[in-house]
Amino acid sequence: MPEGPSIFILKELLAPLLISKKIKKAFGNAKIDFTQLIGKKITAIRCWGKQLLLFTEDPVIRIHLLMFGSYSVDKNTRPASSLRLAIEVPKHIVYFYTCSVRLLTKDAVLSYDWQSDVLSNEWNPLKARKKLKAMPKTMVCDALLDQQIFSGVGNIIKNEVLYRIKLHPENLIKSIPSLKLSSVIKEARNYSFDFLKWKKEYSLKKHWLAHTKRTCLRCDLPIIKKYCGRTKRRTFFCIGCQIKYPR
DNA sequence: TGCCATGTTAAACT
DNA sequence: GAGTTTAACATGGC
Repeated sequence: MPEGPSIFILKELLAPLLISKKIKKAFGNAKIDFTQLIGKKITAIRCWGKQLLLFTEDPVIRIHLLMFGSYSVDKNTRPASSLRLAIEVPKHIVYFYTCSVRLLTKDAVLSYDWQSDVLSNEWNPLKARKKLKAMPKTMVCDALLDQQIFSGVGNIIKNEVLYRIKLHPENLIKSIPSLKLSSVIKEARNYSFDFLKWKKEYSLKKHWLAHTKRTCLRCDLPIIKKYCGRTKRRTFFCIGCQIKYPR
């Protein structure tokens, strides 16, 4: 479920149901003070990478679906033990399951670096480049998962981006030629929008070229599966066409 | 049935 | 104190 584009879709789903509505009830087993939410008007809904942010005057509700989180509108579809937060407003109730829920101050949330969100209008590729240059010894597979640089990019996007631009996941940032590094940054955003489009069409998996694949469509060699980098996340790549530069 | 995975955090180590 | 490793969380698909 939860890479950045999936949360973007969730934001679009919830915005018309919740914005400008007053919270009538809030309950669940999240470790938060539910009483703080009662009577508060939801003023805006935003996402920052994989975080869904429901704004009231204060606090802001931060929901992160982690690996297994889910949600439901108007129907409580899961056992109470997995219900972290339910928010009831006039006419609608939204349920969030097996997720991380925290209440943050509006100031804390507004101080996020909104220019690092790959789906945002404020996305700033030059800033991403500067952050990358500051970590020369980091592998590109780890850098792509760094939410402070590419907020919203997850493991699928990582694998697909590297395959598309023909770059080996274990390249160190300092070893990647300038033009290729530009491709990393550009494709992180570009693929995220493709992910968003295909997710909306329920056709995401169909478009995977490397993730979970066994054979390279370009050179017919086997796709390698390896737990790469500091993050040791599942990485699929072709050693035939994804370039490894000398360290 | 058991294993694995679109993620993050914090504790426990070296 | 730093950097690294492990555990915890917990659901659904194969």
